[in-house]
Amino acid sequence: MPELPEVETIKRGLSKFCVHQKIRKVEVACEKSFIGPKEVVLRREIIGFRRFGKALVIDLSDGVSMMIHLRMTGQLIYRAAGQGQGESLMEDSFAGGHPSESFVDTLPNKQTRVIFEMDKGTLYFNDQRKFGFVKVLPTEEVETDKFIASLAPEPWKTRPEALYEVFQRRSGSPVKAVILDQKVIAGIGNIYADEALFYAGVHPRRLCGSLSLAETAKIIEGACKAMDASIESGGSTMATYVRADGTRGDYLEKFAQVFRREGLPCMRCGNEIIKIRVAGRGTHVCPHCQKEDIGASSASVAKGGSDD
DNA sequence: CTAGGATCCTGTCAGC
DNA sequence: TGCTGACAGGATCCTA
Repeated sequence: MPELPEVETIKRGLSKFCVHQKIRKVEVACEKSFIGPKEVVLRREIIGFRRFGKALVIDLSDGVSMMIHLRMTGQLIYRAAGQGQGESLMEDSFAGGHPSESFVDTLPNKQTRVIFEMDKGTLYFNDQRKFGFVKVLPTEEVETDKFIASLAPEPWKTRPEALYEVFQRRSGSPVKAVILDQKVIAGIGNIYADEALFYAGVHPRRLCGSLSLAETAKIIEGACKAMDASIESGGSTMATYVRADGTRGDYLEKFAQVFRREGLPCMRCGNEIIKIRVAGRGTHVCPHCQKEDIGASSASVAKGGSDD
């Protein structure tokens, strides 16, 4: 699913193509995917894009905004008018979010939920599982929206002491469950949770109450590094999905140390990465670098792998 | 307040 | 081949 870096990538990509365009027509193929009156966005000009955690906001003229959450399977795909399909459209088009064939498919397709026709192109909101949504609201109410207002700071602005305090309060929960909570740290999802914990050498099942301040700081550092690397590489976009030679790639290859690497050797110690279940989510760990029971060998915890 | 589980929805894949 | 259940880059609501 699109997490913070993917949404940031979409924000940058769409800014390049859509700012100053007017929305000519809105087609809602799935009622639950579009909240609010669609007439309100008609004939409004796209002024800019903002991001709050995993939520994307499109600001329109006359104080109108749209908040978009992609949840698990949302995608935003922009196609310049008159473009054919296929991989030849890299230049004037953009696709980001949940990676799938829709990035290069003929659109609209079965998963298309909302279509925005603009002056020079079309923006498609695709969402296989219909968990995501587009919501119309006044620009001045964006920051007081229930979801956005409740967001904690993003990893780069999270202070170890503050997170440590939350860990004390929620001492009986596995650490992974807590860092996935957007009210604790904004923008982390299943990928970056696994990556951050691997970086910190902390097992996802460790209870928050057992974590030191140093480990807490390492987790934040790991989240920042993984997200920086992902944004740098372009998140999950058409460009990272379709390789130069036309084959399908995976943007995870560019930065993931553990996510979806079960069965492969740990990049730090060579032992096999395994997949387990924590807090109801598929979870990837190196059993050697991330010890579940601390008493036994707490040696490697805050060591952090700065080469050795 | 916290913790854990069910739930929204569609599609795919493993196992019979 | 066809059915069945598990599970998936998220967040919220319900219960204890």
